[in-house]
Amino acid sequence: MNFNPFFQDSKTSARSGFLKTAHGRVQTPFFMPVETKAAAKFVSQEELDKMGVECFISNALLLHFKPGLEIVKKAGGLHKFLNWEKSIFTDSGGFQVIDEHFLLRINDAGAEFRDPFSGKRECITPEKAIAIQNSLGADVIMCLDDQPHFGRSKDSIAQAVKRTLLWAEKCKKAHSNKRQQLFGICQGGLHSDLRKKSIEGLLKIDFDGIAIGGFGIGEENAQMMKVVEKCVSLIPEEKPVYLMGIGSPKELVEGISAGVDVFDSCFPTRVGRHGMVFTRKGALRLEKAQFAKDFKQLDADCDCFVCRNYSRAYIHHLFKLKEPSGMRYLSHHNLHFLQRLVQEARQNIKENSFLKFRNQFLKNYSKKLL
RNA sequence: GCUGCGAUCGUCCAGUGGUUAGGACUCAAGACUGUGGCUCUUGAAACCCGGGUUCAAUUCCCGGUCGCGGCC
Repeated sequence: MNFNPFFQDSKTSARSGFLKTAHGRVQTPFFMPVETKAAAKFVSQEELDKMGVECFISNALLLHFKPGLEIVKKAGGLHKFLNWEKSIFTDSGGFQVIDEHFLLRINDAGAEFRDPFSGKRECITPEKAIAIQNSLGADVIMCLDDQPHFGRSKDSIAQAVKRTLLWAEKCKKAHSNKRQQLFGICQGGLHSDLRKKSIEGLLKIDFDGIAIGGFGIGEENAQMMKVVEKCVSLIPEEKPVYLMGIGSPKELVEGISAGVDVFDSCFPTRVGRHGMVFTRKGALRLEKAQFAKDFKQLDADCDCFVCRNYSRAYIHHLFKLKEPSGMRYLSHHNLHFLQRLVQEARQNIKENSFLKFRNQFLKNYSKKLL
């Protein structure tokens, strides 16, 4: 059994256990930092390891473009190439379907992308997406999916659900590296009936885990959570549930409460690079003048090396002068913050006090600035 | 003392005889979610002073003040 959520909170759908991969156990629920191009921007692998990260996600399509499969293979696989002994997920490139910079066109056969480095066109079929990921050697790989833009008509989303299922079947058939787990991806936007159809189709094909895709692209938070709850209720408890692309502090706590086991998002590092810092009382924009003489640490409860060494005023100053170390410090802190948050969530699930923990967190966490 | 050049948002620069005077940076507010890394959106903010020409001057002319340079 690869997944065992042996602690179940009695008052919510939150659960905790582990996901077993070829590179060890990852405690669930967990949040994966994003290493699209085999690097977390401004944060080293060593730092991730030290803050307790047990798994991150990289992007197979981008690595296929550069440095290319040959080089990763020569290095001895993705783990060896970037020097990480714990678990790795790869995404198929499905998310790049909504990026007009990459996507040229899409039909049932696959998605045609432009390689940004060579300028060449390349059609990524479901089979090819799997072959690329089989070759890279991550522990968990993702099906190629068709992600509709936010705000599309229900018909258009239904078509994406259909195509994603068609591709899921092809991915399952093509998957040949049995050391890797393969997750299917559910689409359907905010439509519960489409989500149901999508999940039922995936369950028939039988994947190692089910991902909820298509969120974090503009929909309202409360609506998303409703649909997530609905999705979780349709997935058998022995399947890990992965909410793709989601990663604000509030969404993590709410997602865990809804029964999600796995998250990933570039949100904490991107907003960190733009001067936003997570605290237990809410997110702050550190560039504001009010922080110029604020010599407190970023978050009163945080023990990361940034909080232990540098004040808000100092990092405010770094941002004002556009010193890159400001981006580095906030990227580190925000990732550390989320790791601590999910660690505490796991602990509270084990002690069956998750509901209290969740409510306390949501009460303290306000989007309003301090 | 003489002479040349210049004077426009907080800063650096455009520009114009006719009330939307433009940009960059700064400042202010917001955004960011399966990552193209100093990002994106929005907002605030200025024609040195006095006179003259003109229907109309930030713009042209004269003088003043200030700044920079040259000459004595």
